[in-house]
Amino acid sequence: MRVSRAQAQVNREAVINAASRLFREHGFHGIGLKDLMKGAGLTQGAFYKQFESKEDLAAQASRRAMEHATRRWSAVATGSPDPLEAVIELYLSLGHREEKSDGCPIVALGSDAARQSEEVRIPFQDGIAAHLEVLEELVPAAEGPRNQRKTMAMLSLMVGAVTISRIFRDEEISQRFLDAAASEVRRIAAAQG
Amino acid sequence: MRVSRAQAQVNREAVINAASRLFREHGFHGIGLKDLMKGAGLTQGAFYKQFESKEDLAAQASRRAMEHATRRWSAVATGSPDPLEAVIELYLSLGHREEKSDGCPIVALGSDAARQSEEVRIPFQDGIAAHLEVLEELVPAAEGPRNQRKTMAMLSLMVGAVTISRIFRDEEISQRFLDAAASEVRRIAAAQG
DNA sequence: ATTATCTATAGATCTATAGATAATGC
DNA sequence: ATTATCTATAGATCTATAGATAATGC
Repeated sequence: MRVSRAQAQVNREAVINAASRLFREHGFHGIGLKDLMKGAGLTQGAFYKQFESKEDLAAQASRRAMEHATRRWSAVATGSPDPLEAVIELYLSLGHREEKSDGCPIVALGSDAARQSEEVRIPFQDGIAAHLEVLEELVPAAEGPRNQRKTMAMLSLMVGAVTISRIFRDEEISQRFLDAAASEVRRIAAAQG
Repeated sequence: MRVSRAQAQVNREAVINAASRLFREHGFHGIGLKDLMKGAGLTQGAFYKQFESKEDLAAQASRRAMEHATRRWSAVATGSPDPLEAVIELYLSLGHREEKSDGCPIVALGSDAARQSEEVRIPFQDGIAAHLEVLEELVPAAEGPRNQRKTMAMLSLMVGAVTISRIFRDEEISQRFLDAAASEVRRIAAAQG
């Protein structure tokens, strides 16, 4: 039954990856240890050799999810002639609205994250800061507090729009929120003042 | 032990009011029937004479919370010479960031609401529409799709900013998100295009 | 007679732990 | 000898139901 240390590490990573999806899909309270472990092909009993507590896994999974999301933004931005537009099209799309388990963790877990311990909130805080840094490179104009204000508003707008678009099942209404956000994100980025 | 029909109705309302706060504070999965009933001074056993299921209560409590929030917007708007500014100052404030159990239900429960059944999502959908209607009256310029786009972006931005501001405990960072959102909400409202 | 609420409990599920097992690591 | 994983289980808690109680409503 025992596996090698290398395999144990692989298993641990598999649990974190599965949890990063499953928590986004069901919420932190919406899925238990048994199903989280099953998501990595293990049983519940192996859990506490790998993690201190469910909260510990929630923190690790949140970090993984946020880092994945940041990398995704960087990837579409560097791979496009119009980086900001690429991020907008990725994020403010019906596709993102539908991919709950692989989409933005702030949208999937943001309300709940605010209620969690510092251990879980810090990965979100770091991930939010990383998202702002990606955005900062996509905004023209001068550096400094003005750009910081812009990127904060852009991220807030994008997160809010996808959150709301998921509450509606009507695709047309969802699309209107996403389109409204997209056009205002463009404006904020381009604004002079 | 039995109480009059009138008192039973009063009790039912008390449960809905307590739940509307407790769900916002702890999330739909973060509090059980026992504590929800205790919040209204009753015991768990009385629950199923008043509600069909926990989900039923979640729907009623969500409706109550959204209606309360909409009325609050209307109230500060009609009571101020600068209605939009009054809504912005109410919503994008550290006070709102801190009053989790009496603040905006979209912020407190939005991520989770997207995962709920139609029964629970509809009160959110109706409440979001009502919020847009309040905003629509506060935006100058022409009616029609242009204003609809503006109000959708304004609401999304406000919801996203408060959600993110709650993930941070550092007041300065929270304040920066709220300020960034406030200034962009004003711009969106005032924009010509 | 009806019924709103109470105490008590059924049955499921949740987090966490215990002990057995079988493979690794030294 | 150590240990990653397994099965099993403890103890708490969750939703929902059952039956008792005492007051209302007719």
